[in-house]
Parts: sequence; structure tokens; C-alpha cells
Amino acid sequence: MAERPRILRLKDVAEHAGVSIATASRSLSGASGVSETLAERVREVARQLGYTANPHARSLAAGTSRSVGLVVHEIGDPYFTEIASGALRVGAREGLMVQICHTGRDPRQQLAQVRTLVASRVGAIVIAGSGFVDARLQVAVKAELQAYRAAGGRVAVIGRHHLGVDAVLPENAAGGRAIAEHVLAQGHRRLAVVTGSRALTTIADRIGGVAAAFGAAGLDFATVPQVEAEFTRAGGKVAAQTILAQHPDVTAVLALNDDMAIGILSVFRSHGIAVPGRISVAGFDDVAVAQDLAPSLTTVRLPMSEMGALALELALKEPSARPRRRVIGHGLVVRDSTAPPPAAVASERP
Amino acid sequence: MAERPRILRLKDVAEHAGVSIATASRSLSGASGVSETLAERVREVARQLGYTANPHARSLAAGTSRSVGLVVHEIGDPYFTEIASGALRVGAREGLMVQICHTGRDPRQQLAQVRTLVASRVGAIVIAGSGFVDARLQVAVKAELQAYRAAGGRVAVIGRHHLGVDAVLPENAAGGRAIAEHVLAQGHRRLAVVTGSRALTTIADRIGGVAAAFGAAGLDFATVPQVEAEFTRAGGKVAAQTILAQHPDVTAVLALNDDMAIGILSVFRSHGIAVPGRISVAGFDDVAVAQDLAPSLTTVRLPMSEMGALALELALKEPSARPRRRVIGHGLVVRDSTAPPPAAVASERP
DNA sequence: GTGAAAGCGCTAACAC
DNA sequence: GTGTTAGCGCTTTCAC
Repeated sequence: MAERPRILRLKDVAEHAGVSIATASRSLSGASGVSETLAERVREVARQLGYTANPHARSLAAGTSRSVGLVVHEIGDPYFTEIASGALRVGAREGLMVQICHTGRDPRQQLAQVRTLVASRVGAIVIAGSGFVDARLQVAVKAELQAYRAAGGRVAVIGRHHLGVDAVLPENAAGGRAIAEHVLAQGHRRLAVVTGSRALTTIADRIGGVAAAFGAAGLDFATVPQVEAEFTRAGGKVAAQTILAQHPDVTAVLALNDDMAIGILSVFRSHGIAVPGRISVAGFDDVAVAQDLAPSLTTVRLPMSEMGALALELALKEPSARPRRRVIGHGLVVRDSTAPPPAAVASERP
Repeated sequence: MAERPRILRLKDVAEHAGVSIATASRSLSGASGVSETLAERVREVARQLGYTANPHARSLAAGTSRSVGLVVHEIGDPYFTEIASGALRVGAREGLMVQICHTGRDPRQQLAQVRTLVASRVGAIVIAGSGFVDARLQVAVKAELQAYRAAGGRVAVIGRHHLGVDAVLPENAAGGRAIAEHVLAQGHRRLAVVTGSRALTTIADRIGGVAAAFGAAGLDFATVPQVEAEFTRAGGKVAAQTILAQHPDVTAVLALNDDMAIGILSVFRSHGIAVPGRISVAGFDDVAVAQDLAPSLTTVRLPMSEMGALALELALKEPSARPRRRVIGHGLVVRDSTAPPPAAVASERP
């Protein structure tokens, strides 16, 4: 009768190698206190057997795990996909498992995810999703993270949060200003800004940058229509329809992320609206496809992958007395989707 | 002196609620055997305290965890991103944590990831990455999964593997045939096929379908140039350069995934080559951006998100005596990137 | 340098 | 219904 196969335990390896389970443990975890020859023999046995340690038992016993948490708003969003790939790269390099959690931009979900991560004793937590403008939305998360850090956990965030931890700070405001100055310099005066929820610091900062450009140019930003929708391609499509219906005379649309810009381009194309002939469109982030669209997208470049990598590296470093800040420069990438507005006569209402 | 904050344990909750730790455990895990009033009181205490159970301890004790594993080749690849989003949706619905692992299309990595997942006693494993044509590359994985299943684990795969488990099977061959028939019907006779590694069943099947279309049309597929590169946008760009250099007279390019097609379109655009005016380009998968490109991409639609959801659902079901198979239909999506070839005179070599 | 044994925080028999 | 207790598989003192 065939033996019911079972998942190997450290004990099995120890027995096969003829050593105690303590020695086996030390050999496999690379701890000192075992002669190198013995350790290598044990490792060879483990390899032969195809043994992999149970990470749960391991982290229960050790009180810490070889994994880190990455909290994003939306995995399908290319912004987060690229951040995740950077973090994953660092994780792989350090032999860490990266547990990706998503919140759907819901503060309650964020708290739940952070709690799960804390409870599972991950070695570090990187919060990649934007912070919320209203600090009160994150008090619970902040408390949770403080306890976690007090217990030895490490935390880093990407973007402006009210969390008092190491942060990777993309130049959202400066980028917003740069893209707005670009279209303003091209002569556009009737713009629309397409945004996601203003409750997020990322979006608030980008809007602030756009407003600053208007102020610097002596223009009144208050007159610029702001269309808010989901911060996704689908949201961009909805916003484009709104603009067409309510602000048909705009000559440039500033979308606060590339995903929305892609949705806007799509709607404009299906309506036969020439970009940039009749309306210019700009994005933000410079996701990979931005350069492959037609027209290719003028946008603000943020090195997402490096941001993800840097955030995890910060989190893995020894904690410092005061929170570290790493400002990430932006780059204006002018492509084909923006151009000077059509001559005044061309923009008459029908 | 401030008490050093510590992470809460079940014992803390039990003490606060004035019950035994067993009762607390039962209350929180929703097990029967506790009066509803008491259970609710315990839950309320846990909520007040902000307690979250340590999943490691939980799965070590229970021998199974509330998490499942998803093995993909590449997270940055939109094909897998969409599959993951489907699986994540099901996971969230079932209260499961989805651990995403990536292999970079390396069979050794795949084995390592599966081992980690097995060792951590995930409740189910979904292998979303394509299988390998050479069954020997997966014997180790197969053995690992058999032991896992014998120990009660559940497995499902997406695509053709040699693993003998429940499978979600996209119609890769039929899709390849459909897209090839489409361009053939448009009158194209000088085609090129752009592929990723033929060691993958997904790619081999798609090529097989294309070959079948040629056979059915009485044409010789052996004369069609096949350009192999990385199965990514960057690979597509490389392939496009190759085609331009070595097969300048082709009138249609069949890329075996959309990501490559996007890279090809990008190179053609920068070379001023009209699509579909001079060369038609088709993709495969119908990723979200395919419709937003210009020209919008003719492709074969596969419902990736549903495939991911379905695969996890299969894995979560009670095991059946023989492997289940769920064939996923494809759809030909004709958009703007394909059209009849230019008149013969227009395709003369320079 | 190696082994024995005490937990890590929880679940699941098993008693009451 | 509720409490007691023996592990789950591992790491880590502590002896030897």
C-alpha cells in the first residue's frame, strides 16, 4: 500500500541527515554554530528531498517573516503595476516575498490591509497608494503603524501622507505646474482639468501645481472647469463626454493621470475630434504605453518603477531618528498630443 | 513610563472579554459552539482593541490558510494583470488573500514559487502562466503538485499544461486560426508572424492555429517568416526592426500577443510606415488599451479577467475524480489596424 | 559544535 | 456552551 505522501517537515530532513532538528534548522537558515561541512550535508539532503520550510512556522517562531507588504490602490492601474514591479525587483534581490494588497482607494480597506500585514508580521510595509488630504481618514492607520514600528516593523510610503514615516515624494505639484505651463505657453487659454478624487493628496498636489502655473501667468484658475471622475481610463471616458457636452470650446484638456488621458483620447477619436488639431490632451505619469499611443501622449514623467524600488529600500534600511524624505524629480515629456490651439476662427461654436 | 506597545494576541482579547481563549477563537473564526450573544461581545471587544489574528499562527494550527497562490509569468504584462484582477475579485469575495508570484517565464522559478506556496499551505494554487511544450520541464512541478493535492491542496491552471489538473483552456489555436483567416480573407499573402518563445504551449498553439488557416487556404505556412523575440512590447519593437530589415515586402504582421503588436505599431509609426495602409498589424488577447490605440488594434479577444476568476473558482471547488476542463471561447475583434493589402504596384521594393 | 526543550499564537479535539 | 490542553513546524535559548 502506497504511503500517503505528505508535506515534508524539518524533522524529515533532520532524520535523513542524521542530525537533530536544531542543527538542521541552523544549517538551513544559515545561522552560525554548525560546522560548514555538516551544514552543507544537511542542505544537500534538503535539496534532494525538495524540502521548503513552512514560512508560517518560521515566522511564528522567529517573530518576523521573510516577506514584506505592498499596499496599492489598484493593481490594474499601470501606475501601480510599475511601482510594484520596482518593489518586486528589490524584493527578489533581497530574497523577500512581496505581498501585494489593494485598497480600491477606500480608507477602510487600507486600514484592513495594513492590519492584516501587521498581524502577519511582515518585515516591512510600503504604502504605495496616495495619502488622503483629510488626515482624519488615516488616524487609525497611523496608530496601527505606530504600534507596528514600536514593535520593530519598518514602514515607507510613496506620496504625501500624514503618517510620519520615511517617504518617497514624487514632484506632483511641480509636475502639475510644468504641464500647465507647457500648454499655457502654447497659447491655450480655454482649458479643462480632468481629475480623480480630490480627497487624495496626489491629485490635490497636481491640481495645486496647475493652479500655480495659472497664477504665475496672471490667469484666474477659478474659471477653469474641473471635471472629476474615477481615476481610470473609464473615468477619462466619462469626463471626456462631460467636457464635450458642457465645455465644447476648450482647446486643451489636462488629465491628471495617463490612464484618464487614454480614455479621453479614445472618446475624442470616436467623435472625430482631432488631437491636437482641435483639442490638445496631456496626461501625467508617463506610463509605458504613453509613447505608443497615437498621437503619442504629452505627459509628466515619473519614474514609477524606481519609486517602488526606492520605497522598499528605504523601508528595509535601519530606521532613522526622523523620517527620511526622498524627493523624486519629474520630467516634462512633450509628444504629439499637444500643440498650439487652432486659430480663433476655428474654434467658433457651431 | 509608557508601556511598550505590543501586537495584540488572542489571549488579550479573551482576557478583556472575560472568556477563555478557545471561546474567543471560536467567536472570531465564526465557528459554531458559542452563543451568539457571547460571540458578538467578543467580536466587539476585538474590534475595540483593533485586534487582527496572526495568520501564521492560524494556518500553522489549522494546517491550512485563508490564502491562495497565483503564479504568473510577469506581473507587468497586461495579460496577467487582467487575469490577476479576476482572481483577486474572487479572492476578495471569498475572503481570501491572493499571493501573487511571478516566474519570469523560467521553469526553475516556477518550481521555486510552487514550492513556496505549497510550503506555506495555501488553500489553492492557480498557475496562470502558460505551460511548456516540453513536458519534462515540468516534471518536478508536477510531482510537487501531486504531493500537494494528495495532502488536500487544490490546483487549477490556465492554458495547456502537462499537469493533470483542472484547467481553464483559452482557444489559442482557434483564435490563431481566426486571426490568420481574417488577414488571408483580406487578400494578404506575404505575412510575417511575430512570436515569443515557442517553448510555451500558449504560443505553440497560436502558431498552430495560424498554420491551420494557411493549410485550409491551400497555402504553405513553411514559407511564412516567423520572428521570435521576447513576448513583450520591447520584443515587439525588436521584431519590427527585424521584419523591416529582412522581410520588407510583407503586407501583414501577425503578433501573437497585443503587447508585441503595440511595440510593432510604435516602430512602424516612427518609420512612417502606414498601418494598415502599407502593412496591417494584428494582435492577440485584446488587452484594455487595444481599442484605444490608433490605429485601434485588430485582435483576438480572450476574457482574461473571467479566466482568472474562473480558474480560482475551479480551484476552490471540491476536487473531482477527473480533471475538469473549461474551454474559453475567443472572439475575433476587427478594428482599424488591418485592411486589404495595398495594390500590387504599391508594394514594389525600392 | 550539537542536542533537548521551551515557546511563537492559534485551532481543534476533548472534557466538563 | 465553555474551558483545558495538545499540538501545528519552526527558531532559539540553554545545557552539554
